[in-house]
Amino acid sequence: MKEAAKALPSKPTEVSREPGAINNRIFFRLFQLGNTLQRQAFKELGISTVQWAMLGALSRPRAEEGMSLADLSDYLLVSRQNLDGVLKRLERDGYLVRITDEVDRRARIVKLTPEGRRFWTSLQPKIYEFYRQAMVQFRFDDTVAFVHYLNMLQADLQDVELP
Amino acid sequence: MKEAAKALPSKPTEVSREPGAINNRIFFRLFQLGNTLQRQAFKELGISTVQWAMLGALSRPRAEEGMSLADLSDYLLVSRQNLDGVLKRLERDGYLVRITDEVDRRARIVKLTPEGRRFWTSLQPKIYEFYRQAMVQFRFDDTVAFVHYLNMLQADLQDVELP
DNA sequence: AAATATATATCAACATATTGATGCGATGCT
DNA sequence: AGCATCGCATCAATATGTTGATATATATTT
Repeated sequence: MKEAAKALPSKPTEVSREPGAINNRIFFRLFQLGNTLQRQAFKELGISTVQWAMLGALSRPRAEEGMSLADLSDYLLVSRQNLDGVLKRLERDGYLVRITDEVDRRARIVKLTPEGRRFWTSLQPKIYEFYRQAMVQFRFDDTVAFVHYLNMLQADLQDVELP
Repeated sequence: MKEAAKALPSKPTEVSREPGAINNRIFFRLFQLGNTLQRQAFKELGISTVQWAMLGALSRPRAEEGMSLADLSDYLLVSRQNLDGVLKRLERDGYLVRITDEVDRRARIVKLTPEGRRFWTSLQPKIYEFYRQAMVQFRFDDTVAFVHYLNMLQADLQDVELP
């Protein structure tokens, strides 16, 4: 993939002071970032972004007893059908299992296997380095502001409803 | 798609002051935003994000004479093969054409058709309203800072290379 | 007990995205 | 003229993502 994006303005003062122009750039850049993140994650970490998010979700202490499919879908914000496909591949690779919930036998609980936990643990140094290189220009205050903006956008983006 | 993301912290002071934790949230949120943007764009605007980016690219004054496939691929940061698929569908819908370059007959130039320009023009009010709702919490200074952070990340993310 | 609701699995159709590869026509170089 | 290179089209395999729909097992309500 050739590197053309660097030719675009990279300093605030270079951006047109027209809201429409900035919004165009914001959403265009989000589109590009989604693809670039997906590609770089797969190339450098060997996992896709949804696998990354899923393994991350399941490795949290609060998910030690696993997560229901409904909760996982809600957490990741992907459809049930898509979730099934991703789960199947991670099951195939031995990283997680689906277990029938003992309380509600309709529900399925997804848990990391010991192999899955080992895999996740082995990824940590790589993920740390990935962050270090990707965020090299960000100071701590920048990361705080950045995640704040991302959260703000996510909250309202999903509620967008045109007439 | 149920709305669970709102349960997540949305204020800077609520984010752990641990760089790793913030980075986890930044990249997780980018993953979610990519999907949410794709879904909302299709649902509310009737076009996918790559179609949006492509139509936007081709409607710029500097692209009035069209863009080569190579330039379009570089600009959008998608593979040639993927570009071909997206172009085929937009050609099918009559929004653009591929023309042989008269200078280098190996090259193809992609241009919007009059129908494509009309379609793009008809989208503008919707896109404006999309931005207005999605960015409702952003003040002008926020948008400037935000696009600055997105540019910064894009620049370094594509250069990430793990040992 | 019967009806209704829920959680999940699965199907179908389609779109978007990647890498690696091959082939063809055109261009550039020797 | 011949050869190397280029720009693109296409193929193959795979993954991720959506909506709408159907089916099954289980839970809840009447």
